[in-house]
Amino acid sequence: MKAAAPITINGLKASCSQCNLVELCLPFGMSEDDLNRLDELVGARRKIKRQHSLYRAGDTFEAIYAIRAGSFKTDVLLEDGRDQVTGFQMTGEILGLDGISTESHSCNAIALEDSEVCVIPYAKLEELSREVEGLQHQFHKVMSREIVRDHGVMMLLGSMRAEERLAAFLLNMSQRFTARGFSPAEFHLRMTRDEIGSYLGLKLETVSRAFSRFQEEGLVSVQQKHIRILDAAGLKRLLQHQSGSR
Amino acid sequence: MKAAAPITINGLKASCSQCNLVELCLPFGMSEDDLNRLDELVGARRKIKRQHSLYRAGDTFEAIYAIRAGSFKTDVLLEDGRDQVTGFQMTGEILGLDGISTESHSCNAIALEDSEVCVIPYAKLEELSREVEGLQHQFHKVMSREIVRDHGVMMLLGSMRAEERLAAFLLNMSQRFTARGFSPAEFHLRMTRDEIGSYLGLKLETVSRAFSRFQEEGLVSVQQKHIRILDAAGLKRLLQHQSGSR
DNA sequence: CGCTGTGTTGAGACGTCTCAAAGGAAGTGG
DNA sequence: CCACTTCCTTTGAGACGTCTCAACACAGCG
Repeated sequence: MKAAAPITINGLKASCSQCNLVELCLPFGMSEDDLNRLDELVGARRKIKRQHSLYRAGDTFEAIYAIRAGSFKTDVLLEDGRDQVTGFQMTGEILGLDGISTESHSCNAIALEDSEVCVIPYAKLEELSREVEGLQHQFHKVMSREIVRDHGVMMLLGSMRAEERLAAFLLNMSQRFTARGFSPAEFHLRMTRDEIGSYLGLKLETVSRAFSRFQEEGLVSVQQKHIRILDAAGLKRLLQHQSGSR
Repeated sequence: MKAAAPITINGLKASCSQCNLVELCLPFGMSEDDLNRLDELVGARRKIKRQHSLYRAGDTFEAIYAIRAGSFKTDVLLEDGRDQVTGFQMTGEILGLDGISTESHSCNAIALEDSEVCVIPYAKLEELSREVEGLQHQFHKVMSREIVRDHGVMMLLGSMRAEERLAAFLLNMSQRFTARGFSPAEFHLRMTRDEIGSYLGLKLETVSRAFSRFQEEGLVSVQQKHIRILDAAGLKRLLQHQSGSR
């Protein structure tokens, strides 16, 4: 992990009303009028270089962030040095919600590639969402979605075996790429095997072996970080036939 | 699991301003004035008998619930029949936040003992929190806290071994009992070994063995569901000395 | 071109699961 | 209140999956 965080503030003010990520992002489902008011809210954009952090555990919480370009991981650290990736975030997704509870962040958000986020000052968000019902509602949905997502991960970590976890991960990535207009079957992972492993509660070797196994069985074609899903149905079958485990 | 849900609606209207759980519940930190307005919001109380559900996955989302007495578990079901406990909730804690995102619940909430909740109609909550800044802020904190808590569980499931998980679980329970004015060292678990195991991603036998081991080592005294913590520092040490694992 | 970070593969160790049996607690109905 | 059933818990022995350690291959980058 690299040191602090050389941050570039981009003079450009973000504009939700003109952003092509609306359907994926906080403004989803809001009316035209409401959308225009959102533009008041969103502050400057901020560029984050690969491997640098958007915020770190312990930082004072001041804003949440919408990913405009690129991707991130979030991870938490235990006192003894162990750490775990708690999520991977893609364009349109919101970062920083963990900070609201204690007014300081509880995890690190690190860019997996050169990225750009829209800064949404939290005080302003609360203020505006008292006036704009649609915004309030969407914001609550975003938080709730995060909770539901986390439950899914808990399910995965608590009751699936290695290959099931990886299959679930790949299908999830595929679905999220699809939602962003990319191919459901072919994509480029931005994270390392180690990061995937940390997220899935596995060692990198186990992830690697599972990839190899999927390849042998003709489910996917793997070339480093480039993934092609050859048999999505087969991957789904892996998940449903409860392959034993806990 | 028992059938549907024989629910008793209690005529008593709940009153936050007079409830002794304020410091643990949604109203925490709100002003006297704000608190009085909260009383408009909270609907009737509802009693749920042991083993019966407050809501089930798929139910239309209409309200969130504050636990007034008793305790609950939440669990999610996978298509193949596997299920996993995603959390245990005690008095003052909020249930149902998962429902906001899709307007229908994504997990089951089941009473571990005869319990009572305050029903907080969600539409009203949104409405009132547009007027009462303190309420809005607290509600957001509650949701955020849930996200942070989930990350902790992911950490536990992804990177701890059996005994560490159980130690973390016991310390967490102890801390929550303490916050409710009970002894930090002696308490009664409401859930079975199987439910603990499901929550911790372990089989019930493994949970049982870990309990026995703790007892042998003089860390706790276990008699069925009655737990006495004899060496809290020892349990904490278990967590920090990274005992290997993933 | 060599360096460094990343990914693959193998063999053995270790932790948790599975299956099985039995004891104990709690609840039910006579 | 006791006998009965049922559920819950404990414990053991062996199976199985993932981890650990180690060596090597490969890609990207200066």
